[in-house]
Amino acid sequence: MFSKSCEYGIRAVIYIVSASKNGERVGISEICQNIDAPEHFTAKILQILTRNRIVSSQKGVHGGFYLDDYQKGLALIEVVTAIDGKTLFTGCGLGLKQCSETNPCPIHSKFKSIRNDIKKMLEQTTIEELGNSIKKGKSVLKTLKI
Amino acid sequence: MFSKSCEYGIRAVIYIVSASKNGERVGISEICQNIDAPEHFTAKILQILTRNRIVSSQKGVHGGFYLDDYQKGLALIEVVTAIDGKTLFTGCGLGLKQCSETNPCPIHSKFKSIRNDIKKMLEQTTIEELGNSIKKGKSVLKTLKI
DNA sequence: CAAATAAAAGACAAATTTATCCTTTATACA
DNA sequence: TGTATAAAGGATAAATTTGTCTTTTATTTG
Repeated sequence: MFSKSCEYGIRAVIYIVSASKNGERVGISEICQNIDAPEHFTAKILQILTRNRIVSSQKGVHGGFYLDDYQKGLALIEVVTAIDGKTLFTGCGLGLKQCSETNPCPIHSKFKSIRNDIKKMLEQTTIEELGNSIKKGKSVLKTLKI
Repeated sequence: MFSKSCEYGIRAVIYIVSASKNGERVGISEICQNIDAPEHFTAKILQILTRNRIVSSQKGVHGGFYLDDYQKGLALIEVVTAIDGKTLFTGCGLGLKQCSETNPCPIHSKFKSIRNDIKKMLEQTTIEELGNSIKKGKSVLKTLKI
C-alpha cells in the first residue's frame, strides 16, 4: 500500500507530535528509537517533509524536529502525497496509463470506490489526532519490548 | 497497491479468458502484445499462476495458456495472493509486525475497513466476469493505438 | 569568537523488484 | 521417429527502493 519510506514518514510525524510537549524539539535518534526505523534513512524522509513544510526543524543545540499548530492539523494525505505522490489515489489498479472514465480497465469502477475511500480516510485523519492516540496509550508505533 | 508483477498477472489472465474461445490456447507473445507487458517477465508470472493451478498451460505445437471452466470462475484474490501474497489484506498499514487488534497502530481501525473492502472486492470479482467486460468492449487492457 | 550540537546534503552500498537472454523439457504432427 | 513449436526454467542484468556512512551547514551557548 504505502512504501517503506512513507510508513517511516508517517510513524515519524506521529511520534514527533506525540512527544514534543509545548514546542519542544525531538532529535532524529530519539524519533527512530521510538518508531523502530533506520536513522539515516528516516532523516532523509524528514528532509522531504520539512522541504514540503509538513514538519519544522531546527539545527544546532537544542535543535530537532517539531510541528507547529498549523502543521499538527494537517491531514495524513499531505504526508503520503509528499513522499509517495498521488498514484495511490489517481493511478489505475492495473497500471494502465490511459485508464480513465471513458477508457476504463476492467476493474476501474470497482477500484474507484476503494481509492476514494483511502483518499477520504487520509483526508479526514489529522496528524494530531493520531499523536493523541499515542499519547493516551491507545495505540503504538513500535514493537513493545517484553 | 499491487506490484508490477501482479498487474501484469491480472491483465494476462483477463486477456487469456477474453481471447480463448472454446478452449483455444493463447501464446505468450500474443498475450503480451495485447496487454503491453514484457514477454519474458510475464512468462515467469504465468509460470507462478500455472504452478498454483490458476492458469492451465500446454507445451508444444498449438500449445499456450488457457483457463478451464473451474479456473474461469476463480476470484481475482486467487491471482493476487499467488503473486503478491496476503500482506495487502493482512499487513499493518504502517508496516508494524506486531500490529493487532489488542496492540494496534494509530491507523489500525481506519485501515481495517479499507483492507476488508479491498479483500471483499477481490473475492467477489471473478476472472470470467472481467474477461466478459473485455469481450463486450466495455473495458480495455492496453493503451489504444491512435 | 570558538566549540559543541543537530539537521542537511552528498556519496555510496545492499537488497529487492523488474526485465532480458539462453537452455531445457514437453508436445504435436508430418 | 524426428522436427518444429511453445512453455518451463536458470542465469544474468538493469532499475528502483531501501539503508549506511561521511561531510557540510546552521544554530546555540559559553
